[in-house]
This record gives sequence, structure tokens and C-alpha cells, in this order.
Amino acid sequence: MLCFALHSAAHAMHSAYAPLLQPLGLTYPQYLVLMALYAQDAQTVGQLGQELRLESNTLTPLLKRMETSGWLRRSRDGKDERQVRLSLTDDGRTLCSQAAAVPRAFAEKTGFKMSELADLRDILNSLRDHLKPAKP
Amino acid sequence: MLCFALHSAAHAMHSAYAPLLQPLGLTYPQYLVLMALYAQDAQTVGQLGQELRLESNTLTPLLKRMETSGWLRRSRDGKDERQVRLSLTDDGRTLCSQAAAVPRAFAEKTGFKMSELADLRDILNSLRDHLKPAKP
DNA sequence: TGCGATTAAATCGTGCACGATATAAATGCA
DNA sequence: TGCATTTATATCGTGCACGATTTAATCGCA
Repeated sequence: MLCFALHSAAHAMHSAYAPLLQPLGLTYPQYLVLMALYAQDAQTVGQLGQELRLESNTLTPLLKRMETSGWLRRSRDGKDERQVRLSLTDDGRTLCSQAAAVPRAFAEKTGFKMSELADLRDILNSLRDHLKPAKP
Repeated sequence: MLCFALHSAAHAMHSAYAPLLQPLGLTYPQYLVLMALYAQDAQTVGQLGQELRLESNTLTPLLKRMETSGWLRRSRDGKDERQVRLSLTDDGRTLCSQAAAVPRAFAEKTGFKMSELADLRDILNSLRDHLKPAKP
């Protein structure tokens, strides 16, 4: 049952991350958003959704909560008023630097070597792309 | 970013399963419950939760929906009235036999060999157990 | 035997995910 | 230019997941 192995491993990963993120006031999807914006700021909702494989129906409320928490700002693009651009606040960037320590703590929990984790990552990315290729 | 690879692969797996399960009127967690009860009937909520790594706060409403759909019955254990035992109905068992075809269809979607999928499964189970060992 | 501790489910509130649909801005073409 | 079409977000309803708490049955031990 590969499907259950994948499901439950992701579940366990989520559970392992939660206690690391909770002190920062972050959920796992919020953490992903933060990292994505740290890598590239001022993205639109659509761009972010393409990276994270989420759509506006999921992202809009999540982003509003993050705006309420003061980590990012949502503002309509001047050239195309349909688009909403997301930019980290100073608080958001500060949080990023704290959250940067999380993946290492996670890797240590697993007891795998870094090279094994890298291999596993590549297999999973390949599996994902076989299942659901990212749109162009 | 192993964490995102795992997250998004599970996400893609879920998306790949959904259209296969939808014609049967099942969600993915409901499918897992059905398979678990097919393997062993008359389990308690707690036993099922240990297998699926879920707790009563998630399972209770899910099981009630499945009872409403007519796939299983929930009844208090005669010897220990705290426990609720779950047994498949005839409709539930019929549904099981239809759902049995789903994993094969999934495996075909991936384009991996069966042996590769088995290897991946073992790695994921190991990763999961390193992260969150099942309780005794 | 009786009563506090433990255990099994259930309940409540919040957040995520998604299908379906709505709204409003931008685009294209007659 | 005018209007249908497309595109980007947003809204709504349902189901899952989970921390915290509640309820009720059972257990343990004086």
C-alpha cells in the first residue's frame, strides 16, 4: 500500500513540524507561504498557488490570516487590478529567519543521512510530477 | 526541501485518488477506513485510529457519515460500553470489492515499476516510523 | 464496597483543502 | 467603441485534522 505509506509519512512529517512551528505561531501551510515569499517577494496569489499547488479558495483565507498576524501585506497590482501581490513585512522577514532553523531540526529527528533524505526528496518529486505535472 | 517534496507528493497522490473514488462516493480517508475494516472487521474506534493514525475527534464524525451512507454500523461493545465497534454492512463489503481496483489504477498513473513503488513504500514507512513510532 | 483515577468516545472551535460558483478587471474582435 | 470571453481572486459549503475539553464507563485500591 504505497498510498497509505505516503499518506502516513506526510502525516507524520506534519506532526513533527507542528511543535517546531507552533512556538512561532505558524501552521505548516503558512510556513510554506512564508518560505516561498522569502525566496521571491511580491508574488501574486496565482504564482504562489502554482508553487505550492494550492488555489485561491485555499490561499485567500490563509493569506488574510497571515495579513492579520502582520507578516505580509496584500495589495492589488497597479497594472492589473485583478492580481493581488503579496509582500512580507519586517515582522514577516524576522519570522523567516527564525523559521529557517526548522528544517535542520526536522532532519535530525529522522535519523537518516542527508544524502538519503536528498535521494528520497528526488524520488518523491518525481513521483509527484508523474502524478500531477505542474502546469506550464 | 524534503518536507515540501513529501507534502506535495502526498497532495498529488490524494488528487490522483479523488477522481477514482468519487464515482464510488468515497473520500480518501473513508476509503482507508473501508479497507481497514475489510482487513479486520468489528474493530473499535481506537484500534482503527491506531492503524490510521487518527483520533476520535476526526474519526467519530467521519464514521457517522459512513454510517449514514449505509456502509457500516456503529455499536457499543457489550462487554465494555465505552468502546464502539465498527462492522461493515453488505453494502460496505460490496463497495470494498469495487474499491479494490483503485490502487492498481493509481500505480499505472505513476509510470513507476511495481518494484520501485515497493521500495519507495518501505522507505516512507521507515521515515514515518522514525518520525512518529506507533504506540505499543 | 466505595470513590478517585484512568480510559474510550464524543464535542467544540479553528484552520486547511477543494469543487462549484461569483465578481470584477482585462482582452479580443466585430 | 461595444460586448462577449477570458483571467485573477474571492466566496460558499462540505469534509478532514487536531488541540482542548467533556461525558460516561471501567478499574484500582484502601
